[in-house]
Amino acid sequence: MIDLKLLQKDFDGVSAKLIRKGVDANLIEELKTKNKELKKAKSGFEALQAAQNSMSKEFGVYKREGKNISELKAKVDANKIKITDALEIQRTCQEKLETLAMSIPNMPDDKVPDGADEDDNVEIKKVLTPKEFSFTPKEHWELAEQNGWIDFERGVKIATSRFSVSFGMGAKLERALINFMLNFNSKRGFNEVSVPSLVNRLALEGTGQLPKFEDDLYKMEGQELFLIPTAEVPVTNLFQDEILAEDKLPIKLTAYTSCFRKEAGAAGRDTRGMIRQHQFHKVELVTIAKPEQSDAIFDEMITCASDILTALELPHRLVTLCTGDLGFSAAKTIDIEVWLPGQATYREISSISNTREFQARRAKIRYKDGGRNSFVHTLNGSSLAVGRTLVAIMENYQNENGSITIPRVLEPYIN
RNA sequence: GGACAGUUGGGAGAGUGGUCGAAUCCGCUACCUUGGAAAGGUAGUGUAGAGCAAUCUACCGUGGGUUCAAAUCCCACACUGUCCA
Repeated sequence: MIDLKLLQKDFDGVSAKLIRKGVDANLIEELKTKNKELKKAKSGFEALQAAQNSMSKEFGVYKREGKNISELKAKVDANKIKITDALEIQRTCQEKLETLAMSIPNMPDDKVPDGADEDDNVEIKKVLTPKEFSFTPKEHWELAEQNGWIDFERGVKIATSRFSVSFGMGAKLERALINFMLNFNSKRGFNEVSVPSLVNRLALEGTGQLPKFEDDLYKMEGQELFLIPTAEVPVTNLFQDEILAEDKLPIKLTAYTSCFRKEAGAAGRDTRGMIRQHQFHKVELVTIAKPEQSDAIFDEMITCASDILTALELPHRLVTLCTGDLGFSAAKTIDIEVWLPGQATYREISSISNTREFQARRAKIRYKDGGRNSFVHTLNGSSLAVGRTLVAIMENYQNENGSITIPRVLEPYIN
């Protein structure tokens, strides 16, 4: 959530940033007005409540001393009617403000480039050069089927479209990748956690998926539980409503989970292959940090994900997302895109974001900053999406006859 | 699914409808004491919001209700534990 105090103090600064992200200026104005209204309503209510409290105390004294209470009772009753009204007004204000505030995205960092969509993202650097093939490289679905690694039809049969099944070496490689990545991250100081795949509404509000993006979530019938779209949700919310000791920070975690997305807005995109599935595996990095640590850790997380690709000898590039492509909670995001020879293009395989205080404010994650309580910074990033890594391995390691060489670093994990 | 018990501050744990934001113990912080430490002593020690401040408001699992007044009484729900199916 954005800082309403800051909005009040520096309205022009905050709204300029939000407008860069595409927020309607009227909404920001409304947010400011609503916030003022709430404060007014609150102070009105509190004054009445204070009067009520002191009269109630007096009431006790009167009774003890056996005084006549009828006059006081009349006063108290009259005040009570006012309180009921004032409370109602306050509640309405609060509800309206909350609904509005929870649906306003984070402010982008100043350095984030302006832009409308992914076409305006800015490449930072390329790592490893794509190799030249002496033949026309195939796309991964062809290779997957030819080698019997992935069965797309049977996934559809037992579930629905955008589900697939891995067999044999395909399944082994998935497992190898998960192990490899978790070990890799552990060596970089990220502590491994295993978390539930179902979370409640509060958790999803904490990280920003709700209330705005409910359409893309799978919800349990008859229960307020949702399948996680990313491990970021359960892992970050582990610390929800906590005040962490300063010396515990940064908390660096890595988790492997399945992720579930309805892909509501992606009809028709990537319908073939396993680039865009309703269920996919992902190894995630999450860090809870002090504000002054977060920029260095952000770089550390990017390096970690990039180094995994380098270890797998997969060419990739780093891209800064522009304001228009930035997610709801992120202040800045770096995407890592892996080279797919079959498509002759770079495709997203990791997304690393610093949300700064945005999620911490929603999820109430704070730390003792000297004597004060301050909000932490939360960061998250994939390292990596397992299915897409497998795709990249298939396409980059393919031989002319359609067979696929196993990356050397994964060999110990296969047998 | 049923029966019973419970949910209070960092932890343990008390709490007769008004003097309870809440005893006490432990922990933690500061100071005193000491050559230094331990022990001992003294003081402080929840969160959020409003205000320059004094201070005020809210919070005892969650949401409602009764009452002038609720941690305390009533109702519903959630969670934890034990027992039974």
